[in-house]
Amino acid sequence: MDYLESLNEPQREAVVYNDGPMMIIAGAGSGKTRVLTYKIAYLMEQGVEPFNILSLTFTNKAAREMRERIEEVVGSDAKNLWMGTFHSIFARILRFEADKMGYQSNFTIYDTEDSKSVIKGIVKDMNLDDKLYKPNSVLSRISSAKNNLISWRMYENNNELRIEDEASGRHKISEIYKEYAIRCFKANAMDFDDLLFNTNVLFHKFPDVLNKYQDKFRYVMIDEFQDTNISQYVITKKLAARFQNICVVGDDAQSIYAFRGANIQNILNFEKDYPDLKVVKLEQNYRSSQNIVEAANSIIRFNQHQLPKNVWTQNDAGALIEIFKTATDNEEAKIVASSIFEEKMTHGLRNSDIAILYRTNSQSRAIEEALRRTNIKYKIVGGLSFYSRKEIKDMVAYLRFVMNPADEEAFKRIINYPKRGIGLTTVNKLRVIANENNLKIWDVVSNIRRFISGRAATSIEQFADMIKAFQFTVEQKDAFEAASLIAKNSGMLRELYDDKTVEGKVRYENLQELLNAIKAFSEDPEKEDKSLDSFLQEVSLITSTDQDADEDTITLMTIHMSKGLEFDHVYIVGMEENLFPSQMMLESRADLEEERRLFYVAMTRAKKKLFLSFALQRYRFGKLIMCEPSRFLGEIDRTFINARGVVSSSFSNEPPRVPSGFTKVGSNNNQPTNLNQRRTSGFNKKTTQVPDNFVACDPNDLKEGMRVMHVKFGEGIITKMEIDGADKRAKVRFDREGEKTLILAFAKLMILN
DNA sequence: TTAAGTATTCTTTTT
DNA sequence: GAATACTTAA
Repeated sequence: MDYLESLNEPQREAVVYNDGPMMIIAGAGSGKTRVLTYKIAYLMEQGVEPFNILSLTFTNKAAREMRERIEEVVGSDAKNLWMGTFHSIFARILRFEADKMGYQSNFTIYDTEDSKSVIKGIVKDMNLDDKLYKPNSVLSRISSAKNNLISWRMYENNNELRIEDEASGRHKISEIYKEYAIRCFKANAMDFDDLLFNTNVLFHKFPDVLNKYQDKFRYVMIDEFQDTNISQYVITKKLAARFQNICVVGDDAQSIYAFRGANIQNILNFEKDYPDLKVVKLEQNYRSSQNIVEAANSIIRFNQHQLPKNVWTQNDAGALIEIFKTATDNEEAKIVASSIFEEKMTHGLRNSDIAILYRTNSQSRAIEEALRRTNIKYKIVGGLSFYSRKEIKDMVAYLRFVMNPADEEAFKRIINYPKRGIGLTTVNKLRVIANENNLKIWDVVSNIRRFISGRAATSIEQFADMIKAFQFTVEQKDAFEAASLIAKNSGMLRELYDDKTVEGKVRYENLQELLNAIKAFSEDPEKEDKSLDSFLQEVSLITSTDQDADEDTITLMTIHMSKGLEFDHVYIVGMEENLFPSQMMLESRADLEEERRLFYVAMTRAKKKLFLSFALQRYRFGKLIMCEPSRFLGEIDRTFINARGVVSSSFSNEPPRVPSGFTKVGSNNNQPTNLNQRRTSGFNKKTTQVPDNFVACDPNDLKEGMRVMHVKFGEGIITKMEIDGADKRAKVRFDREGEKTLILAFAKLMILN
């Protein structure tokens, strides 16, 4: 237990106190993850069984990393911990108890796109104005109802909500909510919010079930507590009711998810719920320089509501914050890129020490281009994830539908993809028949001859037979074989194969990659359940944060995604009014305070040096608009800002002195020589790691034992050549990625020796 | 039923 | 400026 020695006093206190409710207020960079890790390890060393500990996080990645770190201390027993995101843990419990709720245990999890599509359908069927009832706003209304544990029945009878909806002219929301709930239930599907909402219903309606889990979870830990919503809070409070061993960790200054229902009151009021609460504050920051810590403190003081705390550090003063004022968004990107180049030269930084943070995803485009021109490798975290690509969602829809034919959203995706002559008219006809006979669409489709005849009926019958065959396959074969067969026989593989455009090939490769992922999943010795079903469950809760392609690259991401991470150098771009703080957040004080916390999070990601930049003009919706510097810039205590940067007492709107917009006075303007020297060939934006001299070879030249390079997977050795029908394949053992089977018609391989 | 062309909305953040 | 929705022609 020598790790206790490595902790400071409050940290140690937080680790060893395990007797009753506890709240750890953990300032930015105060070693929160370490404390949580050791706390769990400590519990286990005290003899607590891992399956009696429930630890909830916000991302799968955080959970995985923490489990690994605990494993380093206590060994493989850590595998038995209940550790994961709220959504994944309670999805697991709901599957187990599904029948009690009237669901089947293989229920589908609808993602936001599915949900919106359901709502769109309802608005249409109810003949409502789709300008007024936009899927986004309706869904967020329903979502916040669920997060506040308001069922559709309660919504119907709630005066306050009715008045609100009438005030905005949307008095039908309550009806839509009801219909939405009914349709999801019929489809044997839950959306993200349902996973939490239904857990609450489960615990409420079945005290014996609650009892069981209360007995099981003797210790309950919640990370990022400031981001929990009411629904999550009530679940954990119920679970911890018996043993009262609830430990929450959070920082009110970093609460940035109110927009999706997070309730900062949870943390502010925790003490009221647990009068004998033990509170520990971690205030020493180990991450950032003094200047950064103090500058961040100076802005967060503008917020009214917060728990009193004093974040301090023993670290050196460090460099001052630099501010760049630039003419346009493109100039901003260029200057950031050349600053990075310069900093790398002078400080010998690796790319991975650097991050560029922005408020909105759309800001990444200009920056990407500048980085590409400067030959700086980068990766974008977040944005469109692998699993949200169209081809992947299509394939997943096939799998979903085979496993759960009630899943209407999946049905809509695949019924006419690839094209099989079953258009909208026909599908609508099917829905009418289903409604009239009170059947599910699949009941109609699978017995189509009973309802209609003619050309459409033939296509539908073929489709139904195909799905039935798939269902049979899934029962007979393992997940990978079944999925491969579905990919092939559905016609999807062929469809993508026939698309000879560059994007088409990428899509084909992505599909192959999905199949590989299924294969890896079904061969993973650590997975207890290797069925296709369980793969799908996992996939639906994967987010873009969860992938890791490690290479030495700069990281680009939104500030939201950056929470919990740290980098030596951080650039925060787009420090402009109406962008950051966002236009939509200026309406209320609470919203503005959340934006300020967001800025606080962004600043405290930096360990050594912080750069802020703003542009005077920027493209938005393809139109050039004028911008003013963000009010947040003016809130930073001047003593921490480099006076060489933007000097004047106000961040005025006057045009920059240098036409290029580069106003970082004092640094010699020797631009890096290779800047703008050449454009990297414009194709294939995302694969920045491909060497310039990459040339795909003729597949016929490949032989066993050759060393080759693949665009995505890197270097490897061909272990086997195979011929499968018309397809030539090569098995390649990659140094980094393990063995993969590649179809040579598409895999781009380069022979290395 | 589908493809191609035109109009429109959108961008705040995500489990 | 992109993604989507809607219109029109074949």
